Amino acid sequence: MENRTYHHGNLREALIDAGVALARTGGPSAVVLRAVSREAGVSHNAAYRHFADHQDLLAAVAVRCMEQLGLLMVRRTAEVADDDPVPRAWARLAAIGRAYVDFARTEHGWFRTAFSGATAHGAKHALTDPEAGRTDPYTLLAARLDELVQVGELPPDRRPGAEYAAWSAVHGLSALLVDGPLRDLPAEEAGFAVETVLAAVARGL
Amino acid sequence: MENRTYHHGNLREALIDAGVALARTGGPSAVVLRAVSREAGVSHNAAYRHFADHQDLLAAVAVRCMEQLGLLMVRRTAEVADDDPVPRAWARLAAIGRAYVDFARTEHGWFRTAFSGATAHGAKHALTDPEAGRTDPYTLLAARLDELVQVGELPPDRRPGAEYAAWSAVHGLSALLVDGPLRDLPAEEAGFAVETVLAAVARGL
DNA sequence: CCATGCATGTTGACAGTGACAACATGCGGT
DNA sequence: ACCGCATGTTGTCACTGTCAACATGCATGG
Repeated sequence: MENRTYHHGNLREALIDAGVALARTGGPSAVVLRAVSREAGVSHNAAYRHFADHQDLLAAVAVRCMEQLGLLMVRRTAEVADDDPVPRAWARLAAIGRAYVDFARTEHGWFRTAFSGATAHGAKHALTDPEAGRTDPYTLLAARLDELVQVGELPPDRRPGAEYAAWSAVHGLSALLVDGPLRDLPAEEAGFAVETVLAAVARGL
Repeated sequence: MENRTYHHGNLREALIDAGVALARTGGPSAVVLRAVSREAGVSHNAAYRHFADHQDLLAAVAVRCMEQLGLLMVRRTAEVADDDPVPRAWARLAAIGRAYVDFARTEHGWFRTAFSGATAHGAKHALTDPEAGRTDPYTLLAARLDELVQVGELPPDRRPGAEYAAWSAVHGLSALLVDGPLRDLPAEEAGFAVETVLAAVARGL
């Protein structure tokens, strides 16, 4: 199940992988059709047999970047060692929030690509596709909020729409820190901003 | 103080204006050097006498877009009719928040341009340049938060960092609604999301 | 077991882009 | 009146996305 002759075989995956690699350091604008093709050892226009468009390729790459984000969130969730259900629920919520902004700051090429708007209308929204929702950030967040309800920390009548509040705050902070006006905040101040936002989210739910 | 002979005169302003016009409908990627030059009735490369780079021009356009956002916030703040200081302070905070996301949704070309990351390191941060901070979104937000403190609704020890929380939530919601995964939320649900986020912010401060 | 079809990959071309270099022009100061 | 230098122009280059026409070889049916 490797690359067989590879001259035929699993291009498309190879192209996406190359795109992901380029996106990591250069962001969405580095995912260039010809560079991706060259990286995959194939000549330009080969990609057109697997993707309709540059946009289409970028969308596939963006999905992968989003998965990377989800994976970090999953990992950080698993690392929470707390046993008491209530503090555990809060700690796990904080963990995914921190994971989100950490991802944005350490892998900001991937982060910008994931939200470059390329994930347009064709991609699998976790709301419709329950299959690949295992690492979908939205689904992961929803699970944490549900846990808070189960544990009795979040009134059920406040549950609807809670993901909007939490997601917006964390995503907004990430965006502002990565390309936005908060870009060149000193590291210490940035850390303070993260903690402040997370605390405000917890209070605001 | 118009365009005089204009053959000489106030190009640069003309270029920025053209860029703003293009950005309005097409976003940052529509701010193309040659299109801008053509629009200004001048031939390509003329812009290089006034801007170092494409990036540099885009940054200038982005500043203008940010000003537009600020202007809407100012306008909406002034429209608040409440007289009692306390509800007034809250209403004005909500007003700038709603203005922010309304701007993102109705002028999403401008919004995306304003936060396209072009405002890089050269631009006037309101934190350093008190002059043009009259319409700077950050400054406007800070004023509302200060008002909340004065009115006794926000404990002074919670004031520091409060802008991070409020700004992040509102900006994140805007970003998610404009290009993000919440892009094609039905209008009704989007409205619900806005109200939910604003309420959470108010609680979370 | 061979021929053929069709998915897959290649070559070549074109318009549009940002950037540079060399050239033209005309206003302002001496 | 002159000339310098800021301002605008022409020409060109490498690079990008995209299309059309062509090549190739694996899987299928006879």
